[in-house]
Amino acid sequence: MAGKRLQSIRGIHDGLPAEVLVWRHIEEVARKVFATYAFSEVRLPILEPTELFVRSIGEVTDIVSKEMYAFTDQGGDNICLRPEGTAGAVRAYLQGGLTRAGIQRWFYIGPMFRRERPQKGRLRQFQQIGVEIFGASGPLEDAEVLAMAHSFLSELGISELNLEINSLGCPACRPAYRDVLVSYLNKCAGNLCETCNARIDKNPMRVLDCKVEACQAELQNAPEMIHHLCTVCETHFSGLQDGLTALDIPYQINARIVRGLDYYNRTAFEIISDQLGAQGTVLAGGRYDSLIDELGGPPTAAIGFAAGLERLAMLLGEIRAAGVDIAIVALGEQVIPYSLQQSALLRQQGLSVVHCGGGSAKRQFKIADREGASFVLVIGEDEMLSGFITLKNMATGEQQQLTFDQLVRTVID
RNA sequence: GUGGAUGUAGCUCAAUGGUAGAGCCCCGGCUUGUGAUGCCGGUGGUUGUGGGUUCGAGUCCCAUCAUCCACCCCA
Repeated sequence: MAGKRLQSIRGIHDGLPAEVLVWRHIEEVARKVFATYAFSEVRLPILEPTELFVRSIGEVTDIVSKEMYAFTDQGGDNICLRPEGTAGAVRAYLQGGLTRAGIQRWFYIGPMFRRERPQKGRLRQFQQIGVEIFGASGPLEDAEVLAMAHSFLSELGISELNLEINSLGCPACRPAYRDVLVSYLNKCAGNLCETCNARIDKNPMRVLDCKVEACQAELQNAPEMIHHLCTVCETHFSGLQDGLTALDIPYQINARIVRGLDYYNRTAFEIISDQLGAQGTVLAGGRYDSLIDELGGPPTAAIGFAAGLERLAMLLGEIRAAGVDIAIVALGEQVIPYSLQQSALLRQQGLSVVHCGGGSAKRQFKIADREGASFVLVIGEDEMLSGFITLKNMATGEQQQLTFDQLVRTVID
């Protein structure tokens, strides 16, 4: 590393060819699987009014209060780089006048921005594959959304994942549970860590997923939301489980899954890998039936999830790049124009072609080899004058004289 | 925002405070139109940056930047 270098911003990484190959594979699988569930792709703005996230995620959350790239533009408007996709999707759904257009099933793929301290699987600019359904309220849809997430990940060939589900209740039953929980927590407050104590009043449910061992020991017998659900929520939760069972999707109930945001209700879920260290959540989501209402729309049920593209990529490892179909070896200055013409003709046939740039035969063959060429087209004066083409199969070493049409057929096979 | 580890060639890494090296990669050669193996040679570094201690610093100290890991938070 010599001298001062122009560097990318901290926590913002380049997608170089090897990595993009993996991303594209993931995206292709997502598009394919989501299409089978009749989801449509949407492309939403990266810049949004800051107000959107203040109102949806909440001003007191870490994301909004310390992690957003927010600024005032030249016109004095408060705008920010989106830290997540759901709020923008809801905004677009309302702005697009789709509230009476029936159930909307959307997905999107794109960058999100949070100014956090970078870590394994946590970048300041990262990509999410997100999914939202607007206008479907039943447990059946929850089960199908989870089934879609499940088949997406298994189609990618990622195993060793755990699906954990929970119910967060609803405005009808959560307040009562909250009181029960707070009184439990207050009883053992002396044995809980500082952050837990601070949360007892602010956000008691967050105490449940504290990582401090002493706290977890103390919380062994803490009351759990799933045992305090109202009838409607309980029916919904068992409906979800029936659906998962019918679809043969393995899951575990984890009563400690919580959400920091108030608009979440009922179903919450995470798919976790134990191979990614502390940032092991590969996909997470839940139901948010009150958000659309809160953002000024008609009361509309909604559920969604988001998966981290980079985290998925880490689980997949490298993908070998496909080599080119043909490398052109041109021998002698006088055949260069002819060799360029041949390259162009082959490309018109849809083949991928690299011209090795002339020079010694050895040099050009080395280039052909490094490009992973399946075949080499040798063009010298003999070939140019005879109209025949010398084609070498790089895997077998076999070499033959062919016409252009024969060549194209050979390579395509 | 807090804590810890690490920054030496394009990459992976060496170098008791005393002349900065290896392997891989890259480039060229081993007789004129044939690669992936072999042999020979070559390019490439103000040791992240800026200060300090010392006769002398890649090595010790301070600061700064970046990366990694964890906390926090979260996909």
